[in-house]
Amino acid sequence: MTATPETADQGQPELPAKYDPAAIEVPTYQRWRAAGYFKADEQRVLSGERRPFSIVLPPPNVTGNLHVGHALDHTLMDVLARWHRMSGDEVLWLPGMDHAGIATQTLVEKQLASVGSSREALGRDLFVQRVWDWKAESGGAILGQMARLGDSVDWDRERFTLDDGLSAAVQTIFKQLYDEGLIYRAERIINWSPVGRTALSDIEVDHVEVDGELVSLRYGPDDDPDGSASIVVATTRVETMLGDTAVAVHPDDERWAHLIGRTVLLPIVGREIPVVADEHVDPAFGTGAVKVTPAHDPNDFEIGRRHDLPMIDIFAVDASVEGTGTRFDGMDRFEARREVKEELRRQGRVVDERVHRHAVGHSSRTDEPIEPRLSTQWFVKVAPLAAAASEAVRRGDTAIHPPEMAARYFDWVDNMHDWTISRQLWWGHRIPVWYGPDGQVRCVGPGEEPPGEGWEQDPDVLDTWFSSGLWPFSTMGWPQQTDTLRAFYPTSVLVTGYDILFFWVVRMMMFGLYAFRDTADGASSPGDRTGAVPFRTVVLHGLVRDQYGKKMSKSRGNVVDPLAWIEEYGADAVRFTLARGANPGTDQAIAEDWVKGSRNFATKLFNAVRFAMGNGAVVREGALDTDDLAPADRWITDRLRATVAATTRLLEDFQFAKAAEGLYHFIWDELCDWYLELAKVPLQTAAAHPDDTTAQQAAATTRAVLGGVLDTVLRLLHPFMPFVTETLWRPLVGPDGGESLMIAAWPQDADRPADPAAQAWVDDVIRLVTEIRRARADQRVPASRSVPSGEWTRPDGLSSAAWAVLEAAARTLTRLGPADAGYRTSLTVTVPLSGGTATVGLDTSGVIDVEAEIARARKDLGAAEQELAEAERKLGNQNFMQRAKPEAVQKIRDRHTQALADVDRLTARLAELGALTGPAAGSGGQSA
RNA sequence: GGGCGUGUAGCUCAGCGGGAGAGCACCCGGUUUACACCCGGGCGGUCGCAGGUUCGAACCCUGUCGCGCCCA
Repeated sequence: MTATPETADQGQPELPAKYDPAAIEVPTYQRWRAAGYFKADEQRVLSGERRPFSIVLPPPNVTGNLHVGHALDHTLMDVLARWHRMSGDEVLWLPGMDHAGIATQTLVEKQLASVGSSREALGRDLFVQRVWDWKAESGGAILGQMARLGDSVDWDRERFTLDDGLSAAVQTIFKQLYDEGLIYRAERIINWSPVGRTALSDIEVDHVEVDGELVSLRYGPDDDPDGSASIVVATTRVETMLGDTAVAVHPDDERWAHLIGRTVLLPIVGREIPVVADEHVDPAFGTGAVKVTPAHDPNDFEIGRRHDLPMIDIFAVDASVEGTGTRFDGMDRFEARREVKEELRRQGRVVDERVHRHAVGHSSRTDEPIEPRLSTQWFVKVAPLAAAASEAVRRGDTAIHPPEMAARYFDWVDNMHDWTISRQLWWGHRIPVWYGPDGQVRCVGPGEEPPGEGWEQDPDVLDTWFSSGLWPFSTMGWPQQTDTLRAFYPTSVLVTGYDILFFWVVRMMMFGLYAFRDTADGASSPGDRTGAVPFRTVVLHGLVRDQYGKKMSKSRGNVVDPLAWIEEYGADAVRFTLARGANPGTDQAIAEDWVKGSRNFATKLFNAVRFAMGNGAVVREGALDTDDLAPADRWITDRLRATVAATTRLLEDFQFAKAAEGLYHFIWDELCDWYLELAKVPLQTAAAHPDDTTAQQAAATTRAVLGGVLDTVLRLLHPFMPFVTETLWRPLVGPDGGESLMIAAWPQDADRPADPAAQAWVDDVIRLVTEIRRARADQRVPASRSVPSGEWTRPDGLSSAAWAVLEAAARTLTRLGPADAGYRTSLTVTVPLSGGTATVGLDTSGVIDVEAEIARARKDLGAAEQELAEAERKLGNQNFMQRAKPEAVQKIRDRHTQALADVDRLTARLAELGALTGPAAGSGGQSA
């Protein structure tokens, strides 16, 4: 890494004049990386200096690019990583990729095909070398994209599932499982991908609803006038009849009882096949008779086993018909489906055809219909592993967040089938099993010499998920007992989407619990972490959808590219948008406007800091905790403390959306809209009166509070928007304030009660200012115009000193000037405040719009009357008065009092405006 | 068919027993020395539907309809 201009320059960075995310983000990331802030140090954990916090990054695919789902995943992980780092934990977040067997091999094979070559032409060793070359040249684009997003991962620890260390872990666990009989080789019906020419596991198959054709066929003699020797079966896959070896009916089905134990003629093939009775046939479906193709259907396979039927494989590896001895040999399965049906039709054996909607398994890799096929493969016997994985969550060793989602986990893990782990590929971990000349089988462990002359290694490789499942600990050096494992295993958290809970979580859980089965009490681990689970907490987020809540898909054309948005609006904006939408376990919609809004928020914050610094804001120890603060200062520091507490609590509970939302509202609605505006009062006063020491003192306090609040809020926001906060923070705190916000301390949750008087003061300001602004707006007075305002009437309950401060603030915020020579009140505004009603007179220098005034007063009166009626209704309800909680009753009493006062005030105001011509006018006025 | 989630303002979503909220969109006004990526003001909802519990239901219960994800 070369030093950026900024790292070379030891001087204090200046605040840029404008917010330009593209200009700051990449250099800032490079500076962090060069400074080593992303690195984890296991010694600091083992020495007890720091608590560990480690995140399992589900390894992305080496062929992949960062899509919006990753962007969400990574944003949440990085929020956790940065927050914990600031909180003083030693954070390990390890980057890397999986080798994506099918995807990568397919990609390189396509490249070879384009130059007229093939993997077969190259041979295995050269082909594998070719894939490594591809990886070196163009693999792993996603790593640079992770950096662009801001992931604070420890790059020195980057891992790849095919690395030597991880491969040793694969071989180790394979050998252990094999020796214990948990890995076995068998002939079973598996999911076959004719395009990939390999077996797939259940999770690589998606079931898609399609309109198929349900065809009913008559099996039996060519000539059977009364049908007594025939049987009718229905199928959606006519071509498989070439491999039928029986017809099955329910034993109690009287319609077919006469044929049980006899045979019927299988058309075309000319084979006599038995009619067997099997409990599992549903007599209500179709004719109640089913054709049995044991080599090409899982249910038929079971029937075949129960009745000892022959299993005839009729397909080649590409699912073309093979070995049936019919003219259909060589045809593709779909062509054969049409041709076989035509042939049967010619023979008069098609009894019925109808459209039939059903679910067909498709390869999640290549999207073609998968072919259930009898095949010899390697399997993991999952029952004992899955039971342990289930038990660990039930026991609470691993918590699933949000907890409702645990049901999903159990549903899956408690009903898992054995896992097909062999793949007919070359790119991957080759199965470490050798076959001897006399049929011997030997599994070779790591470091063991393979057997010599005459032995051959199994040609297949392992499912990529087999190695990904080891990721939480293979990346830490397992099976060696490393310091990394001692310090950071079990890991703290795994973040992923609920839709792929099974992909990572279940496999990692099974393997983690198995690999650490002897250290289940965690005696070797520091801290209070027990158990062998790979992670303490699983955080599940929802899917990212388009702006209308539709799932993103290539066919729909609504897929968004997070990198394009990062380039235009900044990584901070993309991150904040995604975090702000991440409510636990629910999906979120996203659109460019949302990202733009987040960019606007970053700009807002940027400008706030620029304003503060331009007015001499300083960061000073303890500035927020003195008692010598003005009401506005006390209010904002109280609000800040509440925000610190809420943000921390929400992050602890993985409530990313609420944490982000809370910061957004604190910064925009409280800090910028009110405190910054209120701060202008002492700042401008001091500027106008340089010799007034009281004014100077007040301004100094304001500058310190401004600096302190911004310092804290930048810390709170840093995990979400790391770049802009860092860019603002360093100039704000100055050369002695710290070298990076990344390693600054997370704000402490100070236990200081809020000051209700300060809150009441600000509430009064807001009410006063809002009412004056409403009046000005209704009167079409431009907000920029200074309006003369005479003496204000002080509420009875406020001291003249308190009132003076309040009035000064309200005048500044509403641009009201002093009464000039020809002053004449043309507009009166009355505002209920905490200490009574205030009255403000304005000279709008012209005729006032009485209709607008009447309309506003009527609207307010309508609301007040409605409030009054509601309160009166409740207070008159005996049941409510007797049974409701006293606080609830008191609240209604207070509202009643306020509503009464409001009605009086507004009625008087309307009378003054000449709008009250009769008793009905007030209540009817709201609809005007 | 099963599991889980979810139906609240035009759109996307918070709120989950006591005064219906936010962001965006929309309408009106603004060259306010932090910010037009902005400021001020405003319009907008029988909280899917039907029952029930409760003094009180968007919120709890039951039923029903719709949608989503996963599994079969």
